[in-house]
Amino acid sequence: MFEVFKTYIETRVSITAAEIDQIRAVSTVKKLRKKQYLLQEGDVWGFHAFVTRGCLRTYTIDDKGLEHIIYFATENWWIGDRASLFSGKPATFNIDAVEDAELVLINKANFEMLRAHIPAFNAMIGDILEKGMAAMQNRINSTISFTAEQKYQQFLDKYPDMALRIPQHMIASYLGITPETLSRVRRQAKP
Amino acid sequence: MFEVFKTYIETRVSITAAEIDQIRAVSTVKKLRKKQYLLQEGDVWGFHAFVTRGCLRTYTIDDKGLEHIIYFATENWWIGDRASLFSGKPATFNIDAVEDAELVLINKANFEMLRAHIPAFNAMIGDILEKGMAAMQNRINSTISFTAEQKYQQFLDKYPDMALRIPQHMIASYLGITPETLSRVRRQAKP
DNA sequence: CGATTCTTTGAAAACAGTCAATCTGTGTGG
DNA sequence: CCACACAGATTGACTGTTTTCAAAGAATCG
Repeated sequence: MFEVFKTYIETRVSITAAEIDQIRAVSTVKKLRKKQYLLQEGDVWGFHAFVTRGCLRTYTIDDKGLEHIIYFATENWWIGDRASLFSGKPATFNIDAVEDAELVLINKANFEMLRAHIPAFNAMIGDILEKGMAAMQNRINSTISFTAEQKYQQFLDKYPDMALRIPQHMIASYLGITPETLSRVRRQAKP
Repeated sequence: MFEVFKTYIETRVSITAAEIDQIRAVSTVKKLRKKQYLLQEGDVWGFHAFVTRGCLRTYTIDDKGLEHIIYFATENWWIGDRASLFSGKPATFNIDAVEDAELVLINKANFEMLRAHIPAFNAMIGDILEKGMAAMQNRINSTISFTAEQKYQQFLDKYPDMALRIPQHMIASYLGITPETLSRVRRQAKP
């Protein structure tokens, strides 16, 4: 639904109806079923994607076939392989749907056009990039500083909603621990 | 030295001498001695900083007093607490000099002014942000996916120069392992 | 030098991972 | 609607890695 995206923009910046229409004109809506890929390693990725419903994950697969989740995106989050988008090289990450999902896609050229022509849009994206970098800095800090238990606790604090809707083995993968370890951490933490 | 910064810009985008002068006019040069702070946790940070000489590190200190290094910056790297810069809130990170260093500082307001008035500068910064995000994605991936040995090997591959000039215990801190473990990893890897 | 600071080494303990089995809930097809 | 299959979660026993604590060697710097 484009309306979700519209609301997201309007709550962040002041923007005219004409500008919203400009954005709408270059937006594509896409639906994904659970487990369906948005992007596979090796694809070239040319879009900016905004999640309007459901949940997706960005992840890698290592030599042993194990998945490692870089991040999740639920409603009102952006998702995509920035490296691939930027460089035009094949993606090194996979993205698929954790739940049935709906997205708004804007291709790279149109996205740049919107940034150039709509100052409010540009400012909003700048904010998001900055916030995204800050979030990643914090993520790096917790992965190198915390024990399994601290990591899980922080995840619960930061994303209480996600903790309820995302399977545990995926949370474990996100935290960089095994599902068994997460299960034990949870049992310990309960009483 | 501003000249290093000038060269950096000129190799990345095409820019006029007048524009360079505009940038120079709002740039401040700062020297730091080894171990001197650029920023301490709790300070409010209002600058973008570019390293022209030496080496700095961004790090946190945990409850136990242990340091955890988020990243290093050597010549031709940018450094700063983006979260604090963006939000205006006190920094949650520390930055200090690993080696005697020289920096070019531009305050937030002037930096935004440069981005608004000099398209080439704006494009360059956009590129840097994108690349920075891609690098962070990869960093997250390796911290959650790799063993101590793989992390160290990747560090050597990516930053062979840094491996020579940065003390080992700081590399260990960056990798999220203890100095003892790094020492043992190195011994194993040698023969 | 003498004093830090950094690196290495050893032994024990804590922690997380692996493998395998069981339990639970969900959903699908008969 | 039931039964079965399947994905997910839990548990136990064991293994392996990493940390911790302590001490002893290098290296560096004033």
